[in-house]
Amino acid sequence: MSKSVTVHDIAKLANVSSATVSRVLSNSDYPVSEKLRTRILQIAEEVNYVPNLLGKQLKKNSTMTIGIIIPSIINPFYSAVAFGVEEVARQEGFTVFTCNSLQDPELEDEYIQTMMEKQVKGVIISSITTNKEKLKRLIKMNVNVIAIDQKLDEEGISQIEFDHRKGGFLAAKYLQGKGHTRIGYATTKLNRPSRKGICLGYVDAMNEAGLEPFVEEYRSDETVNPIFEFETGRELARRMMDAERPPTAIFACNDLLAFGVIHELRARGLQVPSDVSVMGFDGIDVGQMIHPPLTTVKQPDYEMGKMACRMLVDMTRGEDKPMFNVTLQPKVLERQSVRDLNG
Amino acid sequence: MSKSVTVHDIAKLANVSSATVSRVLSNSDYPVSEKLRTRILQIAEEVNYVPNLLGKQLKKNSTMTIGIIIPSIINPFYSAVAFGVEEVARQEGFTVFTCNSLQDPELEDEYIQTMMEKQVKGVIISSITTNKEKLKRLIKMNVNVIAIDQKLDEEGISQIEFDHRKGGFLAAKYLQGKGHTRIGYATTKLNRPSRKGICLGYVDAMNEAGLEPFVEEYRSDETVNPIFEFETGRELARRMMDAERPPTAIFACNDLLAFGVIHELRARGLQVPSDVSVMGFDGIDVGQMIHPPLTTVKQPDYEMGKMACRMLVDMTRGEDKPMFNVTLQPKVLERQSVRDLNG
DNA sequence: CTCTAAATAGAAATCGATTACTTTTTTAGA
DNA sequence: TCTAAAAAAGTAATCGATTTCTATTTAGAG
Repeated sequence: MSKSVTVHDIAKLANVSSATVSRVLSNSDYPVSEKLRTRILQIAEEVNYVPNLLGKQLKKNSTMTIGIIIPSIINPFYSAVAFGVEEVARQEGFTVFTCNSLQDPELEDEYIQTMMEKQVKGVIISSITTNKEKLKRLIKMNVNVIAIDQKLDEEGISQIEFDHRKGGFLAAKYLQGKGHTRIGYATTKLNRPSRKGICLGYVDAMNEAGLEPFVEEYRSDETVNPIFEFETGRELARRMMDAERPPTAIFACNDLLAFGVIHELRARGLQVPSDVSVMGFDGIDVGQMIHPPLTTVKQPDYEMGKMACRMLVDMTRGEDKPMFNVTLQPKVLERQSVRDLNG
Repeated sequence: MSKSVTVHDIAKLANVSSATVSRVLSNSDYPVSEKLRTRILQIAEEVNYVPNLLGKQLKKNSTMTIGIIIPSIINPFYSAVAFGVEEVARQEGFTVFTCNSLQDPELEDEYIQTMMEKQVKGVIISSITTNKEKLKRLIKMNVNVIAIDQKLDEEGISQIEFDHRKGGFLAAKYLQGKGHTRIGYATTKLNRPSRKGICLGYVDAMNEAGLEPFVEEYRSDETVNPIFEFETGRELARRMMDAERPPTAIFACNDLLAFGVIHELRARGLQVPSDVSVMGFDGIDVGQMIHPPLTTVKQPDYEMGKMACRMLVDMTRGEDKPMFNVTLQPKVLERQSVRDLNG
């Protein structure tokens, strides 16, 4: 409706050139007399001037916008990451495009394309694509890329890794330390590096202790729905408890799955942890709200988001673009879903 | 680094004018000979042309971008809303700026300002500001605004309301129907219309049944942290159970709070629902993953997000901008946290 | 074989803000 | 008082894509 006010309109009103108006309103260090400055500022205020960033960004070739591409924002883990990203972005004057890739490689590529076209300064991505053509293009276009959660071995991409393998190892060791020998690992499809990592760590620990690994994998492809994870946990618990030698402890590849495991155990009249112990992975907030509070391996989601964004901002500023490669360490959050079988 | 390719570059390579290139690459219906078309398309492909949307958007004065302003994405309720918004946006070719206002009026205003400057086509907002000056400007700037969750009585703003009052009413009625007479209402600070609404509905139902309302309010101002809600629930449960006549059922103003209530009850050796019944509000996914599965009032979060975005897109398209005003209805999700005291 | 209309292509203006460049004014030092 | 330099203001080009306007070509009608 009300056609928006431009620097030219203000220039006309103030009887000055648009250059001068721009200099004042964009806080340029080009000198403008105090007299004109106040006049322009006052007029801008009066006419409710709102700068059109498209013009500015086009000219300056810089947008103060970043993108985050994650599987799904309803997954508590990723929403914590996104929250961390957004927090730092806000402090630094950036705005964030949030993209849910739904674990669909095509969608992921589409979003990368959109981010390029919208001229974002950087992208934080938890990628599941194996074909990295689009990503390479992104880097060629001089967009800073930071891979989180999922490792992405690619020239020019900084990484914030998480040591999944050590996490899996620590969890299994923790359970062993509590006297468990028959420890099952319940996992969704082992098709992503992160998941394989956890599993590998678990197997390491079992082998090291001379125990037999017991991995139950849910083979159908995942969706993006938390309830699906929950149901998967139930199904896997069912299978494990129906096995010849059911485990005394079940380690789940993520907390939501662990919720499902606990649910199923209870449905069978088994108490957690007195009858069967359960351990999760991720350390989402709700883990401490359920009963029993879930013992789990903490993956610093929120901090990861903050760090990723911080790195991105730094890269944006620096003339030379250093590559980072951070590996975050897992930590066992000891709560009450694991029974100590010792003495 | 590699300076990006423009229509002009392609024009030079193809020995045509940039006008022709633009016509081809933007799928204009202006006729271009098949010969040139294929040549241009081929060259664009070869040089990895990526259109700079800033230029396009500046010229066309239209961005295909919308913003969503919510208190916090880590709140499962809002992340479901955001997910719904993003889903429809994606289908319609829009990209979404996600903004966490942290319930801070100043931050909210800042984000509104940024959205204006970035020339978004629409904003979906769960506003907590009482001062609506910035919002009014937004509307004047011809940006479509849809208020969700929190009512926002303002000229020119479409609303997706939720009948909180009826929700509160239904919950209390449900508990009454199960034979409860001493029903407590645990709530965070009653400073927002939505919360007042639920409380009012609860009081209505209690009065209607000739029962005495028992509202316990947590007065300190809320943060944005789910754990805070949980702790608040614990504290309120503590107070209620320490009262002279403790309730047989506690109705909580949201699910996270209900989790805290359940936790505290259990800590006191009370069983839910056999000793005390608990009911939540919102219907977030994890409610069905805890034990006992939480009986609650469903507020259609995801659907609300989808609907909001759908409305926004429609408004963007339509020449005349109709105002909508939808009120979504609550529904009791009957699960297992409420005991039937009848017979 | 004309003549009008449609098809096709290009030149240049445009969107809004910034900035390189030019011009004018002021200031300071000699 | 004069001059060089700094300050202040303006003109016009620029960012990349689109589009209006103009020019040319082609096609079809008579």
